[in-house]
Amino acid sequence: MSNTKYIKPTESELEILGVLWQRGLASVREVHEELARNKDVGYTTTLKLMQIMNEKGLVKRDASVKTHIYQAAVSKEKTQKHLLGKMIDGLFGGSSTQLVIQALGNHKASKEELEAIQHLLNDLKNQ
Amino acid sequence: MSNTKYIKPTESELEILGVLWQRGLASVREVHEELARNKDVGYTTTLKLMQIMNEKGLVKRDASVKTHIYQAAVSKEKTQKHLLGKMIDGLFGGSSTQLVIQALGNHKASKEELEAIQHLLNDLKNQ
DNA sequence: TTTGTATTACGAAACTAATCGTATATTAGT
DNA sequence: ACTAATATACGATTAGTTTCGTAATACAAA
Repeated sequence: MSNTKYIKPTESELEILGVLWQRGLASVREVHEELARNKDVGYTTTLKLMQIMNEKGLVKRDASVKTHIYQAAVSKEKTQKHLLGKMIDGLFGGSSTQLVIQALGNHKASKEELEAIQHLLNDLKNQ
Repeated sequence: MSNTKYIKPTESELEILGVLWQRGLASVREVHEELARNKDVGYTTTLKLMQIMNEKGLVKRDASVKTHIYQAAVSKEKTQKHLLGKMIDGLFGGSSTQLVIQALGNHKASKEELEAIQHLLNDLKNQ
């Protein structure tokens, strides 16, 4: 039995996870300064959020040194998959195709990207 | 100038919008009974939510009859587009392609659906 | 008209998320 | 050892969401 029930990160928590996924290891200050580039937020706010995330199990930390070092405890791919699945079920009637059509129709993609998707589609069809 | 700043529906509000998008017009009771099929919730809870949604402008209602008749005031497509865009930017580094790959990789799609997407891709490439 | 039923309106409680101020602790430099 | 700088811990506040009980209202049936 799996002891890991999925915990849905909040919006702010996702921003922090984004930084950790990118950097691997990071202190609160490092994460905070990354966030502060895009929005106005206090240091202790970031700290508190990361502490909460630690309790929830969204991040892990090494507290053996003065400046705790954090890392993500949930994978980017699993999180993407989970939230995407929720959106497909809740907003697109369970049809990933509908979502894909919306995504491709609205957001621009380069020719190379489009071809990469076509290859993926071919693989999926022949299987 | 557009007077319509986007209002992000909450999770519960999205469920209600889903029913309204499907049915077009519906009373609180009709919406509620649809929701109650999938989760345990009281009638006045649904009512209150729909009243709040009315204040926010997410739904409209005809209050000229005893049983108010509601309809969605925001379009399904616009809402999908908005939330999808947010997810692409926040979780997929702005790459719709990454999202598409995840979506197609994890959720099964029929051969017909895959072909429909391929046609869309061809259209996008030749343009 | 009276009674019963369904509906809306209102208010408050419970919960969650996000914020930050202040206190405390740790470390490095003098 | 003292001071300054930096970190963590903690508590409180605010705002928003979800919940539902109760009251008021409208309507229909007896």
